[in-house]
Amino acid sequence: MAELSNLEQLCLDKGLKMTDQRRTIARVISQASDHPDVETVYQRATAVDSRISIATVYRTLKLFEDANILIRHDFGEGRARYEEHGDHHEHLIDIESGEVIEFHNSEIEAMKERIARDLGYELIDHRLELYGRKIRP
Amino acid sequence: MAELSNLEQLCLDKGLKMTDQRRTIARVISQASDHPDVETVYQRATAVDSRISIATVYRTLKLFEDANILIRHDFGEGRARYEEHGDHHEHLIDIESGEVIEFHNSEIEAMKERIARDLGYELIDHRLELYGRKIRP
DNA sequence: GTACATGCAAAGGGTTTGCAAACGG
DNA sequence: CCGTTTGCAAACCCTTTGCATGTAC
Repeated sequence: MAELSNLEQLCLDKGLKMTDQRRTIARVISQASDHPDVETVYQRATAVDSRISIATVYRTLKLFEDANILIRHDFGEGRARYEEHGDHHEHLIDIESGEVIEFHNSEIEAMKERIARDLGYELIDHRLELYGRKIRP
Repeated sequence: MAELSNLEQLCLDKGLKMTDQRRTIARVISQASDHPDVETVYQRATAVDSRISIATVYRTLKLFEDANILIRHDFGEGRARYEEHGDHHEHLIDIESGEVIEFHNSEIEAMKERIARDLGYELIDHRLELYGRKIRP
């Protein structure tokens, strides 16, 4: 039945030791279309396999993040959220529902690079988040 | 001698009760050109008046933030930083020194508004931070 | 086998809070 | 005076860690 999720394949490619816990966590993230926080990942993982502790979730997410398999976000809620490392995009956070909308804008991408360079810096990372309220017609 | 700092004047304008602690914290922030974190504000404040507790610093900074006198930043370091609420600008953080460079770019400002609107949202707030490494010639 | 991964519970860092005492307007 | 503010210490939340046990390769 279960074929390998993208993340599982990536872990194998990187030579990470694949435990049941890591497999489960990888699948949970692979199947998530939202940007779950650690507690949510933990709940979804334990629903599949109860032999997973929150400490392992923290350790595994960090491992995956360091392996460039995941991206950790801090949307200012006091806890981290994760998503699979895919195409680069930015986020608009619905301040009423917490929903996260992804978008991409290449003009802004280019501009960020230029601004950093003009200030004498090499752009290593950046963060662009919009916080908005849905306009009801 | 001491004339009122901008912040002190603002507090009075807003009808906030002015205690010695609040006055001191207001001056510390007014005089800061960096973006101090809570601990730093606390140290600078107690250097002026030792009768100030860290709890009061937290409470006062939050009070000022709610009164729109201060802006709280979360640069992903796990602790908040504050600055006086002045002209709007963005930040470039030197990932090696922690130094914060301010900049403003009206093209990006306009673009953020437009992106949110195109997604069906009213832009309430946003966050744009660049993280870079100084280019040494 | 052996180095690495895990669970548990305790510790950690930043921040908030309950309470009695002190204080501002 | 009376409601607000403060200091203190304990509580909180999210996250990390020490240690003995279990496991992948």
